[in-house]
Amino acid sequence: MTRAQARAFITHLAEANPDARSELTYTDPYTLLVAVVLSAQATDASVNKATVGLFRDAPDPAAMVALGVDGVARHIRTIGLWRAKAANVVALSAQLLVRHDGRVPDTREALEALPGVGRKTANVVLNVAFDQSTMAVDTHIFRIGNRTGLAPGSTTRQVEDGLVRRIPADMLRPAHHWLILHGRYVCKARSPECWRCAGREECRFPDKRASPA
DNA sequence: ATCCCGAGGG
DNA sequence: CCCTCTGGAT
Repeated sequence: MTRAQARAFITHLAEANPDARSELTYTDPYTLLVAVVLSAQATDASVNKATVGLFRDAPDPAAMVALGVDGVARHIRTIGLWRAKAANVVALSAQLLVRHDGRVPDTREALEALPGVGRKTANVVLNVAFDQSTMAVDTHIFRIGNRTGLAPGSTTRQVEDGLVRRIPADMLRPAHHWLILHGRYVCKARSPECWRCAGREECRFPDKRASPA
């Protein structure tokens, strides 16, 4: 995909989904951070379900530390990797208290220094909670970038760099949400619905289909 | 069987 | 680059 084609594709996604941000379950720094940490290798539905009870018991870092690893674990056993995630959420909350006055930092370096927080999570928090023009490459965006040729690459870093080069700067931040929704509902991992995709013509995905199976 | 809005470590 | 952690959904 050329840069002009990328702009057309992204513009179409924006028009198809003008209110993409409303799809987000959490947009404030702390609950968003915790929710994204929990979302690694888990479906968003399972995370959203588990976090209802978790945030009712522990809506802030101090309450989360008080709840403890076992307390957190009880809430998130319905999602995968719960052992490591429970420890990370408590440790991360403790670090917010001692190093950041109980608040979520708004720099990439500080975020990535937190346990369980990597590049993708840091970028989501910066993009959504702090309104910065970062591009978080999750599994959906990685897949879209590679299939369409919008940002081909074998690593998330390459895809991220490709997106930054091809997507106009003023579209970068909201494009994050449009792309994720496109990946969830159209450019799906299992059975992509290519006949609904605006990038169908320029896409180089070998199995693209022109009509429902 | 395969995948999911990854991170950390080898 | 590779692997492991892990349960639920399809």
